[in-house]
Amino acid sequence: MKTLTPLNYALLGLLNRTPLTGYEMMQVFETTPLGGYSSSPGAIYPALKKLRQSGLVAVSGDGTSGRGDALAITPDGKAALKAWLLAPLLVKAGGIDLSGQMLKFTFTGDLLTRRQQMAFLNRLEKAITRAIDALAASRERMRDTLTSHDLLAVEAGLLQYRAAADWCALARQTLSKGK
Amino acid sequence: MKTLTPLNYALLGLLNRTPLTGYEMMQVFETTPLGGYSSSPGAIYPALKKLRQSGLVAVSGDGTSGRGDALAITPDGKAALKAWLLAPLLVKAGGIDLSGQMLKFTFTGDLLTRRQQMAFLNRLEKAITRAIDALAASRERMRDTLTSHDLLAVEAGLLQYRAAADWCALARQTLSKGK
DNA sequence: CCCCCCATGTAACATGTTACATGATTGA
DNA sequence: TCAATCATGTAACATGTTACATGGGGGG
Repeated sequence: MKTLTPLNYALLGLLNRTPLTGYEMMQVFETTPLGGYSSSPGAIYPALKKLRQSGLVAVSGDGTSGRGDALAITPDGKAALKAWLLAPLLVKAGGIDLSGQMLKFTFTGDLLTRRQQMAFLNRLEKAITRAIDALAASRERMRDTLTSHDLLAVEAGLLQYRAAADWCALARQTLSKGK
Repeated sequence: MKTLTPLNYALLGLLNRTPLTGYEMMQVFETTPLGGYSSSPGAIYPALKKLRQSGLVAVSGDGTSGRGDALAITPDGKAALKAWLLAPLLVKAGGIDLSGQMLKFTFTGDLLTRRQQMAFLNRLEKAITRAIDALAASRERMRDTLTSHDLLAVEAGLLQYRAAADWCALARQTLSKGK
């Protein structure tokens, strides 16, 4: 079982809610703001094939048809999805992939305990705080080599991160209220 | 001359400030938050080769060495960069690429008039406002099919956009003051 | 002299996009 | 029956990543 791509996990997360055909998943990507994944069949069908071959997903019907038949997540698939959700947040150069983290958060609601969801938010908020500090520090370090436009762009990054940090607090509050 | 990738434009934008060697550009991508582009030589050197062949970039020295020699943008390169900056903002499914727009904005400071920079910000802010409306509308349309986690993720998107819209106002203000 | 950094490049691989092909089903 | 939509897939292409190869030059 090779490493899965973000698209693979997005598909797994969808199937973890309810069985769907490949076509229906394409529709979801087309008509909802989900993650920002594309609806190209050239990406989705090969990905589904790989997931089937890895045993993370299986035809949900009696298997006689195979066409027009919805796919369902398997226990292995659920385990893989869960492992992904619990994996440590990796921050690459260029900052945190916020929309990717939002996609992950969406799926935590279906698979993790409330406590684990809270932990996810806490980890995310800490990472964001660190990113803010790093960005502000690098701004000060290079202040004299940066143009005013550069500084504004950095400011935009800071505002994005701060909005994300605020959201973390909001999400935590919403979760604890809805308990 | 084929269509240029975002990385190509990022390189052009850097060279529009000052001549640099490929290696130095790699360093910039490694050590600054610029755009979030990678520093892989396997991406940068082929891209520079293409830019050289298209005549958008040229060796800045006397041309005898070729190695360790900085590259400089040509008039054609400047024109291509300017055209890119002035091109209408295209919004694909999945929303606006905010960090891409920030990269663009950075380069407008070196190449466009103050009036054009303001127009850029205005267009961006309008696009963001439209994106906010679309996202809020889609949230209402699908409210009953969405989980509470889905709703929170949408909320995160809205907060991101609102932060970006705020930034547009801030940037406009900063530009007009620094006039 | 040897190692590390400068500087450029290439090869293999992964991933996704566009565009097309195929056939079944459904409604006018 | 004809068109549209459902449903799946493939082929060609673009793009970028990882990892490696190459060679010059400076400092210990």
